Amino acid sequence: MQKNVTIKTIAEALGMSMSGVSKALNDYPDINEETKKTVIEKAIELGYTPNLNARNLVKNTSNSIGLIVKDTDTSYGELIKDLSRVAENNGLNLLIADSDRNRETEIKHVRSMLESRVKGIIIVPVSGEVSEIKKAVGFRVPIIFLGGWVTSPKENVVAQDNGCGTNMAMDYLFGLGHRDIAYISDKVRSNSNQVKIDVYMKRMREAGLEPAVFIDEGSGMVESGSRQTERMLDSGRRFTAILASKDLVAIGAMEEIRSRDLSVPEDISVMGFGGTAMSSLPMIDLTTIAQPKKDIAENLIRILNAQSEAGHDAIPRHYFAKPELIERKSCRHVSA
Amino acid sequence: MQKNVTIKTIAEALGMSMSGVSKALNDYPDINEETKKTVIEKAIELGYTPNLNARNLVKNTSNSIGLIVKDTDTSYGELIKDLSRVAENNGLNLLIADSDRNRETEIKHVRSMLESRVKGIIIVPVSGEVSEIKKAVGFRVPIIFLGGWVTSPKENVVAQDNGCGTNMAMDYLFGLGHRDIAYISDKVRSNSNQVKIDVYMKRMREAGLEPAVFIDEGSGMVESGSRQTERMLDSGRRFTAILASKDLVAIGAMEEIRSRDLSVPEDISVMGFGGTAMSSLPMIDLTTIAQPKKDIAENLIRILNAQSEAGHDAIPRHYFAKPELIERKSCRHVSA
DNA sequence: CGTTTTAGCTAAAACGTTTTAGTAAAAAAC
DNA sequence: GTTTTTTACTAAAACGTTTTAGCTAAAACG
Repeated sequence: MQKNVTIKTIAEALGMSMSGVSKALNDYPDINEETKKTVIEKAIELGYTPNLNARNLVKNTSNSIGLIVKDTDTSYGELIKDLSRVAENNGLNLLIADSDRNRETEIKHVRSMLESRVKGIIIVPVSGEVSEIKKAVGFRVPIIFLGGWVTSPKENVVAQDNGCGTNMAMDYLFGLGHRDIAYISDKVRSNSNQVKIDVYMKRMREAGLEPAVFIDEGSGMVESGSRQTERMLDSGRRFTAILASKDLVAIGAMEEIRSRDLSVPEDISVMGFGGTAMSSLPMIDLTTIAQPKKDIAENLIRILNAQSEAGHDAIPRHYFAKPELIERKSCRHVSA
Repeated sequence: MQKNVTIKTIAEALGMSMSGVSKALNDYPDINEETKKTVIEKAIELGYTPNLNARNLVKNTSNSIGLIVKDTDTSYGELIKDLSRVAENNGLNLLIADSDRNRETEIKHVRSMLESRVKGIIIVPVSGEVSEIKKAVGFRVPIIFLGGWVTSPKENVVAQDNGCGTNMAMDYLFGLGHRDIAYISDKVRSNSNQVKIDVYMKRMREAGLEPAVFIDEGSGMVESGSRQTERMLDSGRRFTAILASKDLVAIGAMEEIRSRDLSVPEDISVMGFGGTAMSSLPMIDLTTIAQPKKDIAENLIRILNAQSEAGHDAIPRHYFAKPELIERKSCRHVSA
């Protein structure tokens, strides 16, 4: 292990002071342009790599943010790519952890990130009860809750605008002539799902139609979709369309429909929420209300930066991203 | 912004020295048990959070490792969950970046991680030509290449044992009575794909059969699968099974087969590689050679730790994980 | 020519830890 | 009752930066 190349190494090689080198590398105005050039050349020659630990320590700043997700495989997990890009553009590193839907692990990750002195924490909480998380964080860094779990106006929240999304879905289905639309859902645990249900019911009633909500008690999403579609098909009422709470639930619904020798979309149209990678697969080809990942990523970083500068008495910020309807092959005009 | 609680704060509150507090918190043997208790209590009371920047600086260590993937959405992206867990168990943080299949971005991330003084870097390189990466890293930290791109024995490599995986697949298909098996692939860019082709050919020839390899020039995997299946179906020879280079390629194949009113697996059996989340969806239900993610994650960290201790003249390490066959519904006995 | 300004540096403190060497008091050994 | 050992600490240096204040020499000014 050869000796680390530090500012001191450069300073000695050039016979100048450490502060001079530091200022040169950081492009201070009170350093001669010639000197800067020399210093930078020497730095490259020696293979100098700044030590951010040291810099962050003295500047009391941070160049990393923490992201804690419930499950790297879900729709919010797909956000990693976009968030990584936005973070990079802002000179930030992404520290990622998976809470595995476990509160204890979640808190452990929060503490560990605080020790690493992250600039802020973005978290898809395991549940809407976040007082423990808040307590662990104290007022050390800003924390942003991602997704529909946290609704308190006192917290920073970024989520998809599910009210808007549901309205888009209903407009679309009504536009295709559907009137017998069922809402199918896995276990309702988050506010986002409740909002979807509420808007669905409202729209149905406004159109003079009887809402029909089928909610599963299980949390396996595909299975929930299948099970509730089964109930729906056996309910006596003839439905022409299904709005599912999530893409995976929609996939379960499609599966059940097809297993009865019915066809999607000929017999029944199916819509999902999420715009996950799976929804785009050929055999699935699901029309869905997609999460605007890029928009969400940008606003997460924006709010984090803002709150970070504002300090701990900052006014909480909220951002609800407008989703996007991706039209594929799982919906069609209701047959006359 | 109230003053940071540091070791000094605790020391002053307790009227003892900073070194005493530090030792107490780190459970040094030369501190009285009573004192330790008092110190720890005070630390909790004051809400002390150790500053890892400072610790890492003085100890010249690191508690984080970098992971750079080509694409968070692919099979190696699904590894994040497992890697995150293993890292946590080893007291390590995961710094994640997405190179977006771009060499320049990749190098940028490498540099940035070095500045953050990661303990080591795990990278799924954009291409097999890694001299630029090696140059950027120098001998500062160990670097492990993940996936089938890098084959040099001079590098640390962790990958799936694709030779073994292909043998498993061929055994399975032969066992089902298939003799007309086609190999279908997207553009061959990595060694892993080449190995699969080689083993496939070898096994076919050993069985006295004519190999049939269909390789696409495009890189969109689903489309490649469809396109080459089309070629296969139009080739004149009647195939009963397809071995696809990746799950997504297999999905493309299934799509094409079904679009011709043929059935999977009744008319043609299809197998993939990857064991991705998508392969388990009901409409797909693909029999596949799955990446042993947990095994890979564990060995990545193990090798990283070993190389980190060994220093830069360590002997390169290689680990090829034995894949696992997941039997689903896309293959069946060849009809007599 | 004496004074002020400016350009271009340097010295030293600070950030929050860990660790090495040392020390005082108490306990044990002889 | 002196010496040795052990216990339980403390003081200070070190890690690699940044930054504040200060300094010198040259330039500009009158």
